[in-house]
Amino acid sequence: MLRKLEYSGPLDARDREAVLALPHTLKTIEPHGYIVREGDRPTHSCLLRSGFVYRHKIVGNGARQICSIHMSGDIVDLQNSLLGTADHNVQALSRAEVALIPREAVKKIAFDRPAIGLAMWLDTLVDGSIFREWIANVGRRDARTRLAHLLCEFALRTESAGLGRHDAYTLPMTQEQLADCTGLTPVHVNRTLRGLDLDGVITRTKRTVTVEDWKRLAEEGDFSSAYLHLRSDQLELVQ
Amino acid sequence: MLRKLEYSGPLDARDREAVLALPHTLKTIEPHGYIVREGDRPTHSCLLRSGFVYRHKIVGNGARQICSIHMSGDIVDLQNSLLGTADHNVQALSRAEVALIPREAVKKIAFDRPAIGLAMWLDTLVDGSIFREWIANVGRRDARTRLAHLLCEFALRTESAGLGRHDAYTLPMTQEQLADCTGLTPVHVNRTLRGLDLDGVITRTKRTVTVEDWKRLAEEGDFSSAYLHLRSDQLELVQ
DNA sequence: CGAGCGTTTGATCGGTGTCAAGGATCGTGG
DNA sequence: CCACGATCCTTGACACCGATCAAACGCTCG
Repeated sequence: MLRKLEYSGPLDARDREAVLALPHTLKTIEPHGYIVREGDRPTHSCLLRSGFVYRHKIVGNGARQICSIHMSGDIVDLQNSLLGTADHNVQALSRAEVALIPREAVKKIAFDRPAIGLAMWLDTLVDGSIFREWIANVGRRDARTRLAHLLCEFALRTESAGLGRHDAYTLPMTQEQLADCTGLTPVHVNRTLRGLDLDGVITRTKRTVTVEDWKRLAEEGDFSSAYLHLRSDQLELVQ
Repeated sequence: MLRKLEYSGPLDARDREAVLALPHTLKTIEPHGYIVREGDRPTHSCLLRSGFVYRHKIVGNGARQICSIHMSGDIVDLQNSLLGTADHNVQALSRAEVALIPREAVKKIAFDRPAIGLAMWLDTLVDGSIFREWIANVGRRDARTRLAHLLCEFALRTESAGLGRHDAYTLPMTQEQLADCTGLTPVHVNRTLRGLDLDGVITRTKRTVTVEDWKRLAEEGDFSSAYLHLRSDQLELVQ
């Protein structure tokens, strides 16, 4: 059950048992349900077993900025639980099943079993890498490039998580949420997405994105997958 | 020498010896000198002993986005060295002295001495928290608010690192670099800073920022220090 | 004293935001 | 199965923040 997570790092021997033996509570969160609120002092970390969740902050003028999206298999919330007070919100995008693990158990396994500890540490470093790319995306790219970039990221992450294909995947987000990922307004996201569609780069139907021309989308999105730090066998899927 | 770093976490017993015994090489980097280039495969992590460095990315149209600033005492580059291929550049802002530590030694100490490992892990989590705040800053705040926020962050980090006072500190950055932190243009940074100055919120002389009205600056910058995860005794400095 | 870099200022342009309204779609309950 | 309300998407007109272009000014260092 939890093992896919560990696969993202190097494979381990009987470390798996230890992972499987972790104490945890399963929980289902409805869409829009909160997993953590800013200011909470969470006592559990959580592993996402299915569904999508996002982290976000609300700034002074009431605007919302989404800082990351997580999909099945991701560890969410080492951040908040290890640091004490939550500095952001974590909310479900779709219905999501999570496994809650006490923070003490997380700390313990990390140091009892170095291979697991390292894998978790690397996971937080990859998270950081994605944050940096988002800073650059929001700070220095125009609307069309930003959105194309975001679509590329989702494509690769979806595929590498085994949730779909990079050239046709489910994106359970409204345009308003895409706007909050990219620092744009919903109206402008709409126009920009429409532009990509009209130009034959993608097509959209409901919650599905089909990439008509991956090479072009990656170019338009100024996208290079290096920052995702995927393993080489996950990368060869694309091109 | 390296111990200030560990102070940012809980205090430790003879873990200190282990830290002090870490193999390392000292190096001085001139302003604008690179510590890591995107695409490198660094083999050492580095601890900043003095000076300032910044991480940045160059996007497709040639624009640069700075994703973080580091000051004396920070660990830079766990990121790049542990992850394999560097996904961003690290460059010196001012003359900087760094201690280079082999990645294997970092891994080893992290797991041999859990208290140190945890401290380093927490450090990467705090980095992540700052990245998230920057995403929100660049994505959802207007120019004046962004800059005020950035000035507040530097103020508190400078003071908590023991490098100066929060209400009057050295900021060794050009307006162009501030622009690259905030996703603005140098021209607009100039006008905006000037606005804050004219309104009596700050005054600037060369490389020194004096905060005339901290409360006001924090308000204008929509600033709350929670995301820095400072210890309470570091926080009481500022009200 | 001159070169180079950073700062300052003005004029103008354009990408996104804002406001507003209509149209689609979906889930729910009758 | 249909009606309804809510949510989301789409489109248009217009405003504005910040970008761009250009030039002058002021340090600092050789």
